Amino acid sequence: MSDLLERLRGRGWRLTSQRRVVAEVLDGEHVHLTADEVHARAVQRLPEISRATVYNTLGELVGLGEILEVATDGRAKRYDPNAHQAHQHLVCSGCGAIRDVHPQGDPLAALPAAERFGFVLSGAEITYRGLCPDCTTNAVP
Amino acid sequence: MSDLLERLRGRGWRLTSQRRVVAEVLDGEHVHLTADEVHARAVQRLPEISRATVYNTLGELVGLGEILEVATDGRAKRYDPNAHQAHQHLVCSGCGAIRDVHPQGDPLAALPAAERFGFVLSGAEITYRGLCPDCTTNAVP
DNA sequence: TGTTGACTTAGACAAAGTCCAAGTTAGGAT
DNA sequence: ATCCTAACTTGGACTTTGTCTAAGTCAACA
Ligand SMILES: [Mn+2]
Ligand SMILES: [Mn+2]
Ligand SMILES: [Zn+2]
Ligand SMILES: [Zn+2]
Repeated sequence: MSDLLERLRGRGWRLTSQRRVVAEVLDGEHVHLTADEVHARAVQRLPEISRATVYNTLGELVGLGEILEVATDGRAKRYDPNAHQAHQHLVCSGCGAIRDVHPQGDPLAALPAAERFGFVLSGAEITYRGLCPDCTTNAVP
Repeated sequence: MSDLLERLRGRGWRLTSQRRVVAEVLDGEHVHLTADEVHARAVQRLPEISRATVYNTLGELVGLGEILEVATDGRAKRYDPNAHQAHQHLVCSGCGAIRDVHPQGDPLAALPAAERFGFVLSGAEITYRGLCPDCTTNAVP
């Protein structure tokens, strides 16, 4: 985390308290917060931080490749600090919980040339859907 | 398409001109329109159709499994009439063009048990990213 | 300790989607 | 063929998510 702040300073960023707090909020594993969730948690530590600054900072971090934008549903985008290790997402259809997962093999290999329509492929995003242990236990009959 | 309208009547739907027009607009292959795009095309045929009715009808069709909701970006949801054949999506990072594609094999097979966190999997959505032939040709240097 | 351009802020604005009360109508009943 | 009514549609208010701007603040360098 402090290495992130170091990298940002190396890139000419001013290290403001607002940016520090956003970076702190985004620390951890399996973290996939919406912008408003980031704002809510940032306000705990820095009451006067504005929504605009949270959006600005998230957008800048995405541009620098330090965090990822994840769109697992049609709702708000989620922000993912796990940007330096390729991974996919497993989402619970019951409660919305999101886990980072690492499928085997190259996902692009499954798409035959005849199905590529002349596109030059650059990657693939996979959202696995299912029910988490909690939601499986408390499932509707 | 008229078979869709038959199925809907079989399910107790009133066949209104509005619903007929929405169904017509959603006919075809590689069709992935936003709600507002559906509305814009519906208005060509039925000028007084409202946005609310388009949203209502799309939601009902999704609930019945007759169309799919696709969220390939963080923008508006897209509606896909190709609901009766499993498929994935190939999206151009340049112009946003979307094609239906059919990868080989079972996408769930790539996720080892150790990476499933006790979830009961039900499916996977894959978005392949790349540049379409047009965008490859006119690429920035 | 000053200076200054980068940064932050509040609030207006926009896009996407939901909800409601009032008006209209498809389709079964007569 | 006409009537009746629950189902449907409508316009507009409202919500959520995100963008933009003008004015004020401050981190970093001198
Ligand atoms: Mn992740
Ligand atoms: Mn499709
Ligand atoms: Zn769950
Ligand atoms: Zn393209």
